[in-house]
Amino acid sequence: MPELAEVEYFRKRWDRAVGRVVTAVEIHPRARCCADLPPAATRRALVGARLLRSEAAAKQMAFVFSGGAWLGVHLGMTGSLAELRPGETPGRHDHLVLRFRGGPDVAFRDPRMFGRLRLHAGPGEPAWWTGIAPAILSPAFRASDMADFLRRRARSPIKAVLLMQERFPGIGNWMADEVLWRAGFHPKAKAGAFGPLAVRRLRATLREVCRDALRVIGKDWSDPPDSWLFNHRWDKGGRCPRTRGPLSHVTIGGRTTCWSPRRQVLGAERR
DNA sequence: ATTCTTGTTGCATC
DNA sequence: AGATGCAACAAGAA
Repeated sequence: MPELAEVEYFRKRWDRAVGRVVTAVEIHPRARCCADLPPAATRRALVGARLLRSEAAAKQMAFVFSGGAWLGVHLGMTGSLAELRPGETPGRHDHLVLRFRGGPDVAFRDPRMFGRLRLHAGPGEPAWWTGIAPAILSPAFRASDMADFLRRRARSPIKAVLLMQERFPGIGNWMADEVLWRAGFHPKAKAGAFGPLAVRRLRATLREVCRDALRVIGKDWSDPPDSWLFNHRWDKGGRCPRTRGPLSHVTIGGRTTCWSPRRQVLGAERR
């Protein structure tokens, strides 16, 4: 599930613990997602430490503790962060539980275990955090860098390229489709075919979708309005909210892609 | 029963 | 060498 805005939503679910001190750390040691979370070292770093702040970037989160410990969270496909009710027993998919003095108890939950937790206990900031590409909503996300990237991936369909985290941090399957639909580009358009005008349009639409998603989904998971493709993409017989025409589905780069043939025409990218 | 999945990685192939 | 495509990971939902 989690893309940029969902990650921001889940980050806030643990925020009630900011300022509190960890009293216990429970790790499910055989879960794949905990492979980079050595139980003894994690306890040493976190128990007795205070949660100072949290950040979200791309599809990742960092929880920063006093004493210099960082807990990195990647939600994968089905991961989530939850707060346990007082006295609630963790479920079978709660692979990490943090208990704080005076509450709350919070859990990392992930049935499919595609997510990943990691610990940084040294000085400074971990490379897995500082190495994340510039956020799409930051000024450092420049059109020229984007154009270079598209040129280097010239023969790939634009849909597959938008999913590459090294340049489009936080974009996932539904956001990529939403961007291409709003901008009017065919998902199979070759990345190398994008002209200067199209690159600018793509960049502006990327930023618009990130802003909208953070405002609506990142806030409290409010239902997106029906004017978005989002609400129609999985409906059987769903129709394009702008053209009222039918929506099509096709697999690109191994991912289900939803698009509106009346709106997204090959060739529009050449400008 | 079968097929699907909003993510990422590693490997084979071009 | 770098780009591209695909299976694998695992569990639950439709």
